[in-house]
Parts: sequence; structure tokens; C-alpha cells
Amino acid sequence: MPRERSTARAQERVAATRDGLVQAAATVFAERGYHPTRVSDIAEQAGVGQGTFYRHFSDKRQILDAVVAGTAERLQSVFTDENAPEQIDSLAEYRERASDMATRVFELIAAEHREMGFLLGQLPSVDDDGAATLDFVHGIAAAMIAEYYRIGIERGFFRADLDIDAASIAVIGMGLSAAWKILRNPADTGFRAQYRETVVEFIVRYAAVDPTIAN
Amino acid sequence: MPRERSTARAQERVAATRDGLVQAAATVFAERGYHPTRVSDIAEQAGVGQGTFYRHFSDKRQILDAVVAGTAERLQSVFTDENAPEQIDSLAEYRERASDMATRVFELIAAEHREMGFLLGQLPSVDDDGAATLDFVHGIAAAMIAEYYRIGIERGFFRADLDIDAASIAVIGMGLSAAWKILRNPADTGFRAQYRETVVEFIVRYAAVDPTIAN
Amino acid sequence: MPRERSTARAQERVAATRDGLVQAAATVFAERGYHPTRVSDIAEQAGVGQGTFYRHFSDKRQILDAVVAGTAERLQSVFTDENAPEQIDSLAEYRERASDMATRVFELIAAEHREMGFLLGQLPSVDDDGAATLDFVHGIAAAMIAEYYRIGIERGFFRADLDIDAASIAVIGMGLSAAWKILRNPADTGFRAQYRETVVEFIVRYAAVDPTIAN
Amino acid sequence: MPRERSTARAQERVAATRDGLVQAAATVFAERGYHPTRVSDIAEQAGVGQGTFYRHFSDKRQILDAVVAGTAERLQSVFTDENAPEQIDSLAEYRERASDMATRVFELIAAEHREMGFLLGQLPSVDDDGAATLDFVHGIAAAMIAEYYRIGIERGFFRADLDIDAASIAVIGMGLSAAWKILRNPADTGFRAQYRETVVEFIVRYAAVDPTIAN
DNA sequence: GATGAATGAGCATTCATTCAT
DNA sequence: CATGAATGAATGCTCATTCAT
Repeated sequence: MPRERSTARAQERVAATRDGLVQAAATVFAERGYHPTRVSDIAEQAGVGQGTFYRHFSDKRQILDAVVAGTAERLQSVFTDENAPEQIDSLAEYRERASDMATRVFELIAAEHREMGFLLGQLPSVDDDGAATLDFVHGIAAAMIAEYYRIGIERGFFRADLDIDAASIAVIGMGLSAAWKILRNPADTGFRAQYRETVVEFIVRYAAVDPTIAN
Repeated sequence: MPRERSTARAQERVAATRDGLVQAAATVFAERGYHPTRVSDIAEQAGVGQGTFYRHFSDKRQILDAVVAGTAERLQSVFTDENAPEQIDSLAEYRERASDMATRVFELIAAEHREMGFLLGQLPSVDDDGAATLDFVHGIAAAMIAEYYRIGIERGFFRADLDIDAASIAVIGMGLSAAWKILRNPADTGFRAQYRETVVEFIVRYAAVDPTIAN
Repeated sequence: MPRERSTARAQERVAATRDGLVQAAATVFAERGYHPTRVSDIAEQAGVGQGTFYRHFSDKRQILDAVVAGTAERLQSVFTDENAPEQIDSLAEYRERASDMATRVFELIAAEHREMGFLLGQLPSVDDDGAATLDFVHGIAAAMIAEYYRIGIERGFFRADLDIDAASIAVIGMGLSAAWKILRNPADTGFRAQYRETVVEFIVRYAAVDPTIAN
Repeated sequence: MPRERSTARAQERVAATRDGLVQAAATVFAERGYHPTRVSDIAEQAGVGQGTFYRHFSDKRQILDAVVAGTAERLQSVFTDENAPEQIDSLAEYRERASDMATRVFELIAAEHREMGFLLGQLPSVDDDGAATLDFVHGIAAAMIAEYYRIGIERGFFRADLDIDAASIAVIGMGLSAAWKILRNPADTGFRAQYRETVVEFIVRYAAVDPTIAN
């Protein structure tokens, strides 16, 4: 089947061009910001002609969706990959898990600090849909954190009267601050370690029936 | 001296026109965002001609500074007006003060939600200077919170081993999350009260030598 | 009222710029055709910047309406100005009137041959609306010619069994052919005179009860 | 000779592709007009790739020539096929012949109304060469009609003092009007019959020595 | 000082044409 | 020969800025 093989190869090439454009857009959006970036900047960065851009995306807004989808997916995967809260049985385990996840989130932010900075700093400014996308990511994260709190109460090492919803939002806020700081200085691993400990402490001391147990 | 009087009046009128433009810019920037807003939109909203805009501001970027200065000033004043941490002598007082300030910040955000939304959502996307301005506001707030922690340790009702810098950043994050939520639903006073309590609880339980004292 | 006077002058200047653009568009549309003409061609011909074009017309299609309206109006005025068919009382007068009107139409076509050529040759190619506009002009002319036939029958010097509608269309066709020829050679006054006589002869011999009366 | 046979088949296929493209171009040109039609529209309509278009035609203008040649040829064949004016010997025969030819022309226009509409409405707008092509067709038709008039005079049933050139042009005009009307409503066979009779009457009454003979 | 008409640099987008597969 | 992805010149249109009144 020489036909099919060549078709497959052609499809690969098309996909490669498209991916290159998305990658290029992620780069220049993060560098210059969405609005100041011209389509020609993206094409140039991708090493293709301007017309090629329009073969793959109808306009600048469209490629943004592809860029954001990729970044948001990587961010969400931190929370979802092998991180079911059901496996936590003690406050000590909870501490460990929270610390792990904070580490992973902070590492991802540091590693993709430009993309994440774009997500936080630029997406709301694109349009209402951009802001809505960020809202959606917030919501996902909040729901996930709330689930951890629920399990903690259920298992008896978190006090039953804590405000799950408000606490989830507060925890997300600590993450936002972390992101803000990391984005300014992605190489400062010391801050990340220090801040992670503090965040865990905040979470545990706020929620634990007896925070001293696992201290 | 009819001369001087007329001059004074003229100066007043000029200042009024200028203020009207800043107010108009704040409104349309908040509505549409900085980049999509045209200078003609600002002039139209202010009820003056486009040429008048350029009598008062050299370009679009300039009026943004005036807009941001006003908004940021109102935000900072919440932290500085009659709020010296030296006056706090007990954990109970600390709680009360923290609750008061959270209330004031949340009220301000709700009252000027569009301007504050612009600050958080749009300013980083304008240019590096815009992001720096937001950084600066963050820094001010962090320093102020840090001072409160320092006093708490000094007066003995906060544990000495807490991480002042990291904690300050975490508290700012909780404020960011609050802002995010309030901006989406400025009329929900219930959320504000509930979240305020949770934040105070986070702060006190994290830092207090014996959180139960004032419970 | 210095205010009002300056406003009136300003309005004049605006109208002058607009008229200049319409004039320029008529010229370049006639020269190059509608589709190949760029907005910048029109602006250049009018001696203004491209942006000025868009102050007065939303796009290329819009200015075409203004151009066509002017040309069509001049064309229709030939038929309507002081040309009521009621004043015709004899075949001899009818001949004279037909000859007069043919002369006037042919002169107009010769004088504005580029604009008229545009109307006939380019308008249908612009879009459906362009074709409809030409249809409309056809309809106006046909109705007017039909009215002349009706009067002729009423007054008794045209036979009653002639087909008014079909004949009107045929007469318009003779006019179209004239236009076609005149557009190719606007300076040939000899052809115009010769063709005019033939057309009158066609009309009279087709319709007259006794064509020889006024011969 | 399997070689030659396969070559012959290949040539056939090439010709078929080419014809398909011309047919497709005729269709989409008639639908959208020449300028708004994209090469990709033609290729898509023909069911081939864009590249294939350029294997058969050097550019968009080239295929127009092929389209126009076909349409014009079919139009001209109405006048030339088995229609030598030498075979006419009486006014009655002349009437019949004129009626026949009008019928055939009108039928062709109705049958290929989109292609003919393109010829009349779009060709002059393509470029000077397009207008010249239409001029050429006009000239052919005029010459043919003139020949009929010449024969009529020669045979004595047309008056000797008629203006052959002007009359030919007038008759073409009646055809143009017919085309215009038919193009707007190709299904209206009633109009065609009615208008045909009127045209014949115009022609005969204008030219005949004694029009009443064959009435 | 105020005005808004005029300006043109800048950018998004289209589409005829090329060419590697 | 056929294909359709890639190309970039060409062009419509926007909008920050200027300036004559």
C-alpha cells in the first residue's frame, strides 16, 4: 500500500507543521503577550510562511485555544495522575501527599513558567472566553482540593466543622501566590521548598483535629 | 483680580476634563480591556473630542498610569489608614483586626470590582511595566502583612518559628482568591463573610502559639 | 455666530472630501473596473489618505452605490425632465420627440461614456445587488417607453394591436446597442445621427397605423 | 502495441480532466462571477486537486478563454448552421426564417442561461480582452444580420434605402434585451414566443417594401 | 483649550501559484 | 500525471496620532 503509506506520512507532516505552530505560538505569546503578538511572529517563530498559519488555524484566537488546552492539560494532570485522595489514611500521609503535590505543581510551574505565566497573566485579558477558561481551571482545582478535605473529615483527622468550600479557595490562592513568585524567579528552588512547607503547615493547622500529632 | 479668578476657573475646568477622561478610561478599560479599547472609546465615554485626549495625555499608555494609580492607591489605603499593627496587644485583638481588614478589602473589591478586575486581569498583559506595577502592589501588601506577623511574634501570641515571608505570601494568595471570586459575583455578601472567617482562621491557626485561647 | 459659521464651513469641507472620493471612484472604476480597483487607488486619485476613505465609506461596495446613484440619476433625468408624453398630439410630433430624446440619451452616453460603460459593463459583475440595480434602471426606462406607446394608441396614431410590453423591451434593446457602439467610439457623432434616424424609423414603422403620413 | 493503447487511453483521461475543469469553471464563473471565483473553487467543483488545475491551464485567465470559446461557439452556431440567407425567396419565407432563428437563439439563451449571462454580464468586467471578445461576437452577429438585409434588398422585398448597418445594430439590440429578460426568467416560454413575434414584426415593418403582403 | 477630520503605518487575511511527494 | 500543503505578495481595514480651524 504505497498510497496509504504516503498518505500517512503526509498526515504526519501536516501534524508536525501544526504542532510547530502551536509550540511557536506558546513561545511568542509567553514572550510578548497575546495582543502584541502578530500572526507573522508566530509563523516566523515556527519557520513557516504566514499563509501556512491560516491553513491550520482560522485566526489568532484559534491557535490560542490549542496553546491553552496543552498548558491547562499539563497543569491538571498534576492533580489527577495517580493522586486519588482515597489512599490517604492518616494525617502524616496527608502531609506527605500535600507536600508531594505542592512539589509537583511548583516544579511544573517552574519548568513551564512562561506558559503558566501566560495562563495567569494574559488569558483573562484576551476575551471573556479566555477568562472563562481560567475560571474553569480554577473550578477543577477547587473541586479536587475540596475532595481531599472531605476525605480528611471522613477519616477523622480533619475537624468536621471546617468550611470545605472556603478552605479550597484559600488553598488555591496560596497556589496562585506561589505561581506569582515562581514566575518571577523560576530558578529559586529554595523558595519553593520553603513555601511548600509553609503551605502544608497552613493546610494542616487549619484543618487538623490535632495538628501536633504528626508534627 | 479678574485675571486670576478666571485662570483659577480655567484650571479647574482643565482638571475636571482630565478627571473625566481618567474616569472614562477606567470604565472602558474595565469593560473591554486595555488593548481592545480605542482612544476614541475613552474620549466618547468622557464626552469630549479625540483631540482633547491628547491635550491631557501623550498617549494611551499614559492614561493607564493615571487609572492604575487611582485604583492602586485606594487599594493600598485600606492597609495603611489607621491600621498600625502596634496597637494590637492580644490574639483576640489580632483576630478582630484581621477580620476588619479583610472586610474592608473585600468591600473595596466588591465596590470597585471592575477596576480591581482590570488591575488583576489586565494589567500584567499591558506590558512589562504593567506587570511590574502589580508586583509593586503585591510587595507593599506583603511587607505590611509581614509587619503584622512580626508584631505578633514580638508580643508573644504568635510562635517564633513561623516563616514570616512565606506566610505573608500565602496570605496574599488567599486575598487573590477572594478577589477572583468576588469579581465573578460582587453581590454575594454571604461568600465574603464566610470566606473572611475562614481566612482569619487560617491565619490564626497557622501562627498562634495556642489558637484555642481566643476561640 | 462664529461657531455655526465654522461648523458650516467644516461640513462643506467634509462634503467636498466625500464628493472628491465619489468622483475619484467613478473615474478609477471606469478606468480599471470595479474588482481590480483597490481602495488605495481611489484614495490616491482623490488625493487623500486611505484612512480618509474609510471615514466616509465603510468599504468599496459602499462608494459604488454613491457612484452608481449619480450616474443612474443623470441617465433617468433624460427621460423625466420636461418630457411628458401627454404633450404629443400627432405622429409628426411623436417622431420629433423620439428623435429629441434619442439625441439626448446618446449625447449623455457619449459625454459620460466611461461612467455609462461602467454601468453597463461592470455593474452586473459586482454582485447580485449590482445586477438588481441595473434591472431597476431597465424597468424605469421600459415603463416610460410603455407610457409613450400607450399615449400613441390612445391618440389614435399607433395601431391598437401592438404589443406594448414587448415593444418597450425591444426599444430598450436598441438603446443598449447604441450605448455599446457609442462607448466604443464616443467621438463618432455621425453614427449617432444615423442610428437615431434608424431607431425612430423602427419605432414608427412598427407602431404607426399609417407610417407614411408623416414621412 | 499495448504502449500505444495505454497512451491513447491516457490522452483520453487527460482530455476528460481538462473538459471537466472547463465545465466546472463555466459553472462556478456563472454562479459567482469571474473575479470572486477562486481557482480552488474550480478544482473542487471539478473534483480534482488544485495542482491539477495548473497542469492544464497556466492561470485563471486561461481557463476563461476555454469557457468563453465554448459558449460563444454554441451561440454563433445558431446563426451559421444551415442558415444561409441565400435560400430565402419571399417576405413570407423571410418572416419564417427570422422567427425560426429568434426561436433558436432564445432557446439557447434559456437553456444555457447561466453561461450566456456570464458572457453578457461578466465578460466585459474581466479585462480589456474580455470586452474585445464580446465585441467580436457582436461583430459576427451584426455581419450576419447585415447579410440577411442585403439579400432582402437584392431580392426586392426590402426597400433599397434602409440603413443596413444601423438596422443590424438595432436588431442585435433587440436580441440583447431578449437575453436580459430571458436570463432573469429562463422558464418563461410565453415571453419568448410573444417577444419573438414582436421582433419579427419590428424587422419586417421597418424593412419591407410592403409589410402587408405577408400579413 | 477644544475639536474632529485627516493620516498612514501596521496588521489580519486571502488566494494565485509552486513544488515535493 | 495528480495532489494538496506551503507560500508570500497583495490588499482591505483599523486606529493611534496629528493638526488646521
